[in-house]
Amino acid sequence: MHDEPGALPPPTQKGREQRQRIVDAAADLVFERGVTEVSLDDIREATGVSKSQLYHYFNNKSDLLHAVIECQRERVLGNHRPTFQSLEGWDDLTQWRDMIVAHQAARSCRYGCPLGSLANGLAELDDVARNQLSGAFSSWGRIIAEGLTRMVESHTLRADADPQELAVSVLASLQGGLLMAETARDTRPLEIALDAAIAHLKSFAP
Amino acid sequence: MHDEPGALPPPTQKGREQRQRIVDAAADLVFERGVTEVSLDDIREATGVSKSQLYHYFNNKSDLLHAVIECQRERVLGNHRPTFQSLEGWDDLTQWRDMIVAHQAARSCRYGCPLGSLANGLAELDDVARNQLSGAFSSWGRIIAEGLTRMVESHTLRADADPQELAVSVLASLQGGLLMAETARDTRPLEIALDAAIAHLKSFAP
DNA sequence: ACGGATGTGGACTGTCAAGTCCAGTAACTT
DNA sequence: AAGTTACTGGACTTGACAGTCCACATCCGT
Repeated sequence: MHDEPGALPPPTQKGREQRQRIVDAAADLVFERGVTEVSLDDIREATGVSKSQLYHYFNNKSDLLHAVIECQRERVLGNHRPTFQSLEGWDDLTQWRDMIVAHQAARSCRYGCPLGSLANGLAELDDVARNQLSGAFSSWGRIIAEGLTRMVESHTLRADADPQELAVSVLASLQGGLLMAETARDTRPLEIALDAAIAHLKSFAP
Repeated sequence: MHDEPGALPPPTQKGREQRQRIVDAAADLVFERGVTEVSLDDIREATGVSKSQLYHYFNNKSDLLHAVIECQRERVLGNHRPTFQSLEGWDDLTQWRDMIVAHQAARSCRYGCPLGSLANGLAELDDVARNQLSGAFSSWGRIIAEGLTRMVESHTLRADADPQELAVSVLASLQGGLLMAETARDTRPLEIALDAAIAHLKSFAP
């Protein structure tokens, strides 16, 4: 078991593509089944790749999981960035809410937040992963906060609204709502949580 | 592997105590290390009990986990019931918030919500457990809602406040806040989430 | 005090997982 | 085309874990 800082740097073009294919498949599996329920053999089978390739591209399982986290971070931030980069008014937020609810409904409320479940599964187990996830949540919060800052600047929100704090509260409601929706197999708790979060934002309308 | 409805009914006094001791220890271990990271041998060692005793009291591991869920449900509801059964005004809620924050701070933000992490770890893995946890969240919500109902009756909250929905939003904020605090090892997100939840309640003050 | 029911100890089995190893094949370079 | 490097296959090792088995102890009624 090596312990080099991170994984090996990606060597050739083809190598980099292969590596990415592995990470993508692993991310899907981990998302659907939970971090602790996915074996390297599962990943090997899903990608049609052999055991030694996994160890060619990653030092060990943790190392691969760290890549998976990075991958999910990109996916999630990529999904939410557009909304908040062009955030103008309340309608955009409502649409965002509806998008999330529809997305969960489409999968019958199975699976929660990719980052949330990773956080729950790894926080007490892998400190590197925990820090990565903490960073991911921070970035996510920052993206939301930037949108809210724009709303402050356009006087859709009062100047005494603190975009950073509000962003955290929105994110917490989202995470909690997703978890409860997953558990109940019903989007209702998610809807309620997001509506409450948006109502709280609206209390800072001028 | 038997599949009888639940576990065997508790036979003698001593037996019941032994069983309870096992469940308690298992609940602690599962809480500290995560559902998927606790083996029956760990539980055996922690209780000084032998393997066959575990199978004497429980049909299999899932069965024991279901007992653990029930145990955590009792613990958590037991912790929160007093607050909401005697809920009078805003001060009680603030105290409740402070209690939770202090509790997490005392353990350096390690571990999240016992029920929340069980839900996250088992929702996609064990449908019986998922239903149990869904029920636990419902009960928890009901307890909160009863407190809020009393606040409506005493005109601390307006009559158009929906205690059930508000309870769910509070619970979601709590769950999300706990998860983010655990991940960041910082109570700040939890504080923000709970403050936002209470602020949202206050928006229903007359 | 004795005999069955109830409870208990710990060795044992089968399965599956992470991680290792090395021989083989493609690809690139000159 | 030869030789070096980059990549690939899959058998193998080691350990852990859920679940089984059976011999032994302890309790209880009578």
